[in-house]
Amino acid sequence: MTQHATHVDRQDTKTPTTERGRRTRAKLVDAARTIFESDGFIDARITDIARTAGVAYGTFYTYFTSKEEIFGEVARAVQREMLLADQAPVASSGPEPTTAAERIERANRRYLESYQRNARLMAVIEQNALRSPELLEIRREIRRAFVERSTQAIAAWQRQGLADPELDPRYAASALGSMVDRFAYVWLVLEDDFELERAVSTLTRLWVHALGLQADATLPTRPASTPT
Amino acid sequence: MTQHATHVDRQDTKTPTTERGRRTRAKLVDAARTIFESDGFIDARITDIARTAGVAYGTFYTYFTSKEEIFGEVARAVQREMLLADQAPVASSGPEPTTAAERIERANRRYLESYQRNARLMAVIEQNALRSPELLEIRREIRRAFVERSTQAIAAWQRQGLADPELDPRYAASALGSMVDRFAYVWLVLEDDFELERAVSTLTRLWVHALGLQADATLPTRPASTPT
Amino acid sequence: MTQHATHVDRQDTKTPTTERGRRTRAKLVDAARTIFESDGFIDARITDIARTAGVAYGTFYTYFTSKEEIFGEVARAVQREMLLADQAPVASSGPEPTTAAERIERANRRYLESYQRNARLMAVIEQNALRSPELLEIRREIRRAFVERSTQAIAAWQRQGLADPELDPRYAASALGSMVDRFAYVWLVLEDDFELERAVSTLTRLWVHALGLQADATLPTRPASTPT
Amino acid sequence: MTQHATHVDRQDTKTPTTERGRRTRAKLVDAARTIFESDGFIDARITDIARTAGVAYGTFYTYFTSKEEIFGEVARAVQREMLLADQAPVASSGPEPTTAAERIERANRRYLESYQRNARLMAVIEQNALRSPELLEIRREIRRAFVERSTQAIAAWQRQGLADPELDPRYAASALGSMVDRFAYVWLVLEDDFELERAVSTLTRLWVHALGLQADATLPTRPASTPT
DNA sequence: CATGAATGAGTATTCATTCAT
DNA sequence: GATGAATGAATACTCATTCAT
Repeated sequence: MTQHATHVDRQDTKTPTTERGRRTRAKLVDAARTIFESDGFIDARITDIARTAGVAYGTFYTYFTSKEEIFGEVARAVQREMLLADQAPVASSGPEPTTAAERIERANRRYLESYQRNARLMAVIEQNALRSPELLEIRREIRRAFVERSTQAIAAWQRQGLADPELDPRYAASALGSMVDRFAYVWLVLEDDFELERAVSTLTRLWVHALGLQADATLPTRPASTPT
Repeated sequence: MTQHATHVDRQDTKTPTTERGRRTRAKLVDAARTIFESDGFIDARITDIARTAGVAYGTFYTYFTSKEEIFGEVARAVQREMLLADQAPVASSGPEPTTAAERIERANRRYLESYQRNARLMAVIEQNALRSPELLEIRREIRRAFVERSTQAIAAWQRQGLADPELDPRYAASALGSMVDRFAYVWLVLEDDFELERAVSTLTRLWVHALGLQADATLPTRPASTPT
Repeated sequence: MTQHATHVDRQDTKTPTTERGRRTRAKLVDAARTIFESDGFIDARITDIARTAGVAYGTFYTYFTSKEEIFGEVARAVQREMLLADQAPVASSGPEPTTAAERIERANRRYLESYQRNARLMAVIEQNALRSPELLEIRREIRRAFVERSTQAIAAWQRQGLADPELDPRYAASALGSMVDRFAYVWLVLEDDFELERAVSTLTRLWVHALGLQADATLPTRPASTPT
Repeated sequence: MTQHATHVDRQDTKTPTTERGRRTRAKLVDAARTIFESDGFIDARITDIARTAGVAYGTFYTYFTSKEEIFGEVARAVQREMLLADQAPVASSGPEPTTAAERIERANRRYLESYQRNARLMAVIEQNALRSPELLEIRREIRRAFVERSTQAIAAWQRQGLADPELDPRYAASALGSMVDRFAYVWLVLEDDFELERAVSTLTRLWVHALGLQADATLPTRPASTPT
């Protein structure tokens, strides 16, 4: 009988119906990426995102419920790029790798390279991962994808008698992935003084030896990737 | 071994003259630690710190210039604890280690154990490291202390022919330290499902093999520590 | 008995031309009633009305100029129902009343019963009466219709020597109508603890005595109604 | 371990400790009354309240949690005045009443008079009673006080054989109180055309007859008051 | 007629920091 | 030293209304 609470279900992100809407939404996501990259999450203002996207203030709320929401979308996009960078058979890293070591090296190089491109955003994502359950979940998803790949690779090498059978693949994958990810962070975000080539070779050497891989072992299945 | 003491000389910090003042100040730092731990940096309010410390609002500014300043102090305290935990010849970890592997294991175990105690604060420090040059500097100091020790240990092992001479000691120390630190973060902050004993043994195995150490090599000098 | 029809001629209301238009418009009014009932005026959103009606957002403005306008329409509809409930010779209240007391009782009962059905909306109308001159006018119309009828009845009873001749019929009609209306509000909106039968009998007794009516006096003309 | 929700107990109204604080708070309540009276609840802006009180914007929040809270305080104050107006043995209404009728008349007159002084605020309170559980509760308290007094008076008259014993005192008190309150609202807020003296005499006559009181009955105990 | 995207004005609230007592 | 009142800048979000398609 009384009114009190405003119980109306305020709907979430409205998915655009028209082509025009789709374009506007995309412009907003692009703009948000730019703004988050330069200002971080807290200092990023919706006004700036809207202005950068070239739309009116209110238009932002036509597509997003909150700053958190669009941030989540940007975070997911960045991760997807990082993940794809590793898989893509781009010409960037020379000839197709054949040995496990070569595959590991390529993965490490690619991870560091894409981290270089996205360092600022990666830092911002990290800083804000605990801001909300949704963001934390996105953060976890990201890790999961990377770690999963490495875990599979390590397990396969173990079955083939190439890698130390004593290691728990998931623990090892998580640890070694953390090593590369954290190294990148320290290097590119905290700006410690390192250099790409030496970083790649050191990390690769550590990976290979840590797993007990024969340096020249041929790798028949999936390559190891570089988890977060 | 020289630890470049970059303690920025905070002239603004008001040092208490009387004994009473010293106590008040200490109460504030304690309270701040509690508050930062449960609320993070941004959500922590001076009111809460003052109330928890049992002093009036304005009293906070008798001893500190800003929220950042007291946060820096808390961060440094945590760092000191982490560092001491590693060095202390506490009875906690059984007999004095003799081999490199044993020393590495003890360092890893101690790092994970103290991370368990301070996980939330470690996360908060990480998240806010980029907030100001001073905080970034504190963050770097923390790493530096840990990495420096490992670098020395690795270099020594190399000189003794125990460790892979191809590795750049600083790169390797940074990478392996990152591995342990990040593993702890993923485990204790992102709450991934791991278990202490298996974590210690896996991390130790990875360290030892990565460095190419003979598992039974006796370690004459300083033990390896676990960098951030 | 002349009911000064003060229906402000809303030229802005767009009257539908086609049959389909008429249906769409009706759906909107229905939906608006539902929404205003549950959310009140301020919290009601055009989106919700449109969605509930099953039409597109913009369609609302094909038929209505503003939220106030459609609210006025709903208010008028509720008024009409309240008024009709009182007049209708529905079978609901037993045999046709013959004495003044019986007529008063029936009117009171019917008023309370229809108030039960529309309590929430009546409250919303009341709360927003001062929002605009148009709404205030609608609110006044509602009263006027009820008070006018009672005034006529009281005057008639006075001419017939049945009611206290000292009373100003309009003042008395307004006051006694207010009594019933307000009682209903307190009961059904503020949710005070009352019970229908006792309410009807108490209100009727008060009415009858207040007017100085002989309880058994036969009533030749129109029944008293229950003003707002 | 995670932070997510900001669970801190943000305290409610801070009661001023110092004399200065007490003065500032009082200034704010006064100002709020002025502003609510002229602008209603929704259109009242904190800026205006602060400016009228002659303090800085933020000072408002030193003493109040929200606009609702200070509104509740103003509402309570107004009611207290209405309640006191009836009790006070002010010289305003001539000699001390002796009969029940005289007491009822005085109560009615005083209620209408104080309603005249506070009509606008009474309307604003009414309009916003359902805005929050707290305000609703305040609204209910107000009624309760008024109705309680009348209920007691009616019951006493019944025990003394002066009033119709068939009436349920609480129902009758609520109804007759509603009559006066609502009449005042229609007259002073909806601006129907009435006049004070005739209103007082009509309402009194209706009250007296409705209760079946002998017009000249002496009233030994407490006078009837005019509920909301 | 119907649709749904675009617009942008308007404001409550927070809290670190300063200062008068 | 301690206290607690005063300050005010800074911004996310809502939603009625307009309009292009």
